[in-house]
Amino acid sequence: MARTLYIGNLPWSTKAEDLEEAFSKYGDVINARVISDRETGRSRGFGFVEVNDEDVEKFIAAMNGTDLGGRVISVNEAKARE
DNA sequence: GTTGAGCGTT
Repeated sequence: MARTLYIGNLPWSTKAEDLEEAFSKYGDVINARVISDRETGRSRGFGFVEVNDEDVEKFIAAMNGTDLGGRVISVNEAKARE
């Protein structure tokens, strides 16, 4: 029912709510998360956005290579973490 | 007060 998108090349200042806001313009965002370093708490510059299965390709086409927070981001389907 | 390829926590 839901797939996870990998968002790379994010600015250090990007937060989870920034991802959610940006992706919400093109569809429903189930969950958004930015990965930060556990030791330092600083952003690692990439994150994950959980969206509906039917919207995955639409999100990639709409958001991949676009500008977010001053950087051109890369959007791909994330690997399964299991 | 930094950095820049890569795939994350409950």
